Amino acid sequence: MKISEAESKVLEVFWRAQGLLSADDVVAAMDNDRDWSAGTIRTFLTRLVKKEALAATRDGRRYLYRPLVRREDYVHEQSRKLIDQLFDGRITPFITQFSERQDLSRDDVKELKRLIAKLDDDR
Amino acid sequence: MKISEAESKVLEVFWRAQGLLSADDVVAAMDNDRDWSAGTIRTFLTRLVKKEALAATRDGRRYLYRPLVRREDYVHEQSRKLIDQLFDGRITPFITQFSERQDLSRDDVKELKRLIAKLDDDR
DNA sequence: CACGAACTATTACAAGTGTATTTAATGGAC
DNA sequence: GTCCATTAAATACACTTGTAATAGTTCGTG
Repeated sequence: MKISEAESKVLEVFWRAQGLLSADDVVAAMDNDRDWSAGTIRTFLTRLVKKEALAATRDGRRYLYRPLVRREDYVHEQSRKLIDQLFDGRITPFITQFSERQDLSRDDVKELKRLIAKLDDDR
Repeated sequence: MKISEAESKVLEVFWRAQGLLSADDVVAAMDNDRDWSAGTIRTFLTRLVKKEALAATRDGRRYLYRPLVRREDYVHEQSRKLIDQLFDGRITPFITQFSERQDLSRDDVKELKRLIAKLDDDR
């Protein structure tokens, strides 16, 4: 089931906060940045449950929610989709593009070098 | 203006085919893979014009369309968005994730190495 | 046990998307 | 000049998304 952008922001709260959260917890956690009303956030919770991205267990008069999708999986799926759709499934052109646009920081390059070196060792 | 996934498939036709295309050309070009009716494709063309992603110039009783957005720009925008939303703006974790999932081919690694080497020279 | 507060569930609604169909316009063939 | 075949424009419609508001339920308190 497809997860919308707003819904994924809600999921992020769960991924950050490891453990069960009540609707109020989520509202509290999102209070700072996002400007959604409590009602809106509850809507997203319900939709995420329907989409089986969250599980809800009753706790007295309220529910406690817990994520059913792992961030790694979600993130990987999104990444794969982008790479497949826009780069014909190849990673390097993705990077090349950033470098061509001078959109790689010095740090990015340093990190990449380190990563590649390590990759080499692993195989 | 946001371009939907289906619309971007139509844009791909233009990016591949360099030059002006009639609605029929687009329909013909999409005939093989996508299973959209000619009507549907025409709808996408109209919407893309409204979104100013395509320009339409009359040619007798029909229109010829030409892209107003460059593939590089679209692709970069999508990529940036993903990197910012899911990887806190950093490229390396994006790659790391693929490597951790054994989702990098031997070729990917080879290409990456070459790229990194070249990057080093450029700066 | 009745009431109010705290939650949940249901409903709303406009904009965008995917997928067309119907209607209107127009240019070429007779 | 009229009619047909093209082509474009307008309209349709259900589903999703963002953004709630309202109605219904349930627990704890007096």
